[in-house]
Amino acid sequence: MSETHAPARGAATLHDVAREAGVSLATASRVLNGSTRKVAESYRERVEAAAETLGYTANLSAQATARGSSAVIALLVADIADPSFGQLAAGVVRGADEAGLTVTVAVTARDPQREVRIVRALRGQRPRGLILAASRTDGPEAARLEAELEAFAGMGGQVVLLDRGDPARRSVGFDNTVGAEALGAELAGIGYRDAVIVGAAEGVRTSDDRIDGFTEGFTRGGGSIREVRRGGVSRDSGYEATRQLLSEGLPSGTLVFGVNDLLAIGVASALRDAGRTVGADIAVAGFDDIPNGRDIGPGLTTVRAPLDELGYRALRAVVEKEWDAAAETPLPLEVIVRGSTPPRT
Amino acid sequence: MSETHAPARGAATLHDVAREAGVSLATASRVLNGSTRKVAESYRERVEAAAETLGYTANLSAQATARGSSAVIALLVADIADPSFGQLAAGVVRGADEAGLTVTVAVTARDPQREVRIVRALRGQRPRGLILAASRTDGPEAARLEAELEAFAGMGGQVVLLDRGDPARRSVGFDNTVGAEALGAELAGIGYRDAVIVGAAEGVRTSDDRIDGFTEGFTRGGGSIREVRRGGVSRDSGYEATRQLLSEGLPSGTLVFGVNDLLAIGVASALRDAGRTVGADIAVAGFDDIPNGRDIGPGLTTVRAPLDELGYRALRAVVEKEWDAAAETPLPLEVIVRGSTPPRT
DNA sequence: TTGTACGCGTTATCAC
DNA sequence: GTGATAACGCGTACAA
Repeated sequence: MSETHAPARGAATLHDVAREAGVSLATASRVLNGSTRKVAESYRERVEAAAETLGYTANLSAQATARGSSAVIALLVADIADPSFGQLAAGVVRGADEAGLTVTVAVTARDPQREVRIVRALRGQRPRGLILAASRTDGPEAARLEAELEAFAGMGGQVVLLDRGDPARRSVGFDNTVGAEALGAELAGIGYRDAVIVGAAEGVRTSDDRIDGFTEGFTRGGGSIREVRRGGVSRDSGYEATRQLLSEGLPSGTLVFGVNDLLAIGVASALRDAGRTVGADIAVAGFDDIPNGRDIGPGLTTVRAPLDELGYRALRAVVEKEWDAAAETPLPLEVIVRGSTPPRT
Repeated sequence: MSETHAPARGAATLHDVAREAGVSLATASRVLNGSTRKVAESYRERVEAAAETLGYTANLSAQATARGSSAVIALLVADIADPSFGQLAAGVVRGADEAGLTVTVAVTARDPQREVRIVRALRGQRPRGLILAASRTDGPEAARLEAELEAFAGMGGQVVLLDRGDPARRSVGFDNTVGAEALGAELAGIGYRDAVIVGAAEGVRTSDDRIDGFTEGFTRGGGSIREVRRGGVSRDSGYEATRQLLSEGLPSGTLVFGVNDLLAIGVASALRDAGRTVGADIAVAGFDDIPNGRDIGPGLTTVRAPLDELGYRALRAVVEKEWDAAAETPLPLEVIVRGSTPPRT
């Protein structure tokens, strides 16, 4: 036993491995991490054995400083407790896993200033890429965010926008307008004539698109939008908005479209708590098809958005050298009619 | 214009800032990152100005290699799309934010081997800490996991276990047994006599504790457990288990306890889809109080577990130098009776 | 108080 | 193929 290994404190370093195996640092590095493999089999084996016995794990920070870029990709979301985020994140993590990347999550809490701060801080991580979900695209902070993103891209990071984005940058998403339009048309087709929309404040693109699309499809089908209620997009926002609506009188037979399922579920709960019967008395529809939409009884009519797949694609867009937006097949959107909007004929 | 700044490619380094400000590297380091502040005001200002104009952001990887530890904490969960994870993660992220840490998320998919691999890979990140949620504590991989954790702790990382843990290590959690016992007692108290439990396979500690606790409370209150059904803990597992139960005949008036809300919601949906009426015909109860429990109509009876707070505490346990498990006030658990288990008197 | 110089663990560019 | 050695960007004794 030479006992030259196993430093008392801290992890084994590449140096330790090299010494243990009796080779140079460079050789050890090549067999353990390097890409182009040109090491004699005998050496390779010895190095691998040494690494194993020492329990060596590459220090990613050091690798990152040396390489100039780290093997992490950052995911920026509005609310980590939002179920649709969960779907999305699952896809991102799956892709990251395949690519040997780790994912760090930051949350903006829908605060534009905070968003800017976070992107700035993230730059310090030198992540390989940045996936931005659901950020506003207007307002005073938009320019500052743009600048931060620019800086990030300037140092070699890939920025990927979710939920449609500007063509100048990589962006993956689906066409919210078209999906919502199909939903509106479908619902008008099965007999609904009078609808109220509950959505986010103006300027949140996803919400705006869905409102526009739904309006288009529904009115063309012969229905009319009585009102568009704007506010938050959380479950509680939906609940509160509906209480308001209720207090002002909500005629039987009305259809309420919430721009996302979470919101729509809040709507449905408020309705039920007020003694109304969703599906008979009042109809409710959402967008996304989050898992709990099936469970609220009656099931929530919605547009199925492949969030998991979206996350996966976003990651691929970050990773892939060449990436052609046009080459991507569009993410499929499907209207799913459930008990919350029974045919009204 | 001296034009000595703004390197064409890549971000500004501390070196650039120092030169721009006309001070040494050390001084720049001290004002921008160092802890003990002893820099003349005039220098400080110049450095800060230079950093601002250059858009300097510290390279965290480099800082990490230099310091030997990175400002990230890793969160290991079974399933990122699980709503209860969302609650937990929100708390962790909140705490991390306060401490200036970033959170990286890895998912085990409930695969023990994968879990071991991940911990090993994580070691490469040299995170300051590791928060482990919901891992099994038995099985053949447990020893290997233990060894990895040991190695991680050996290099200075804090390991925090969630959902109760061994006293030798830092662990935060609440008493699942006591909470479930209270629920069982309460339900027996309002008239239920016959219950079926749906839980995880044996060896998942959280599930086992809840099963034991519920059984204890329910039987002591005069009820009896007809059967314990073991399997997965996802929504779909609950759904499937219930279909099975249904096919074997499920008497009216039975109470079904799912060891977590997600599972219980699956149970409720299966019941509803089979034409049974939750709350009248069959009663359902869960554990956790995830947000959608309120929305499934009738609301799901459950035990409110402060998951967000749990995550926050876990992070504090990672960060704090001195941490005394005994000094922590126990996390409150509260039985919440909703429509899914109406009084049966 | 400020600056110099060395170390952190890896990668990459050279010669050999 | 393999091995010195110079970066990488930053923290931090140590000296000034």
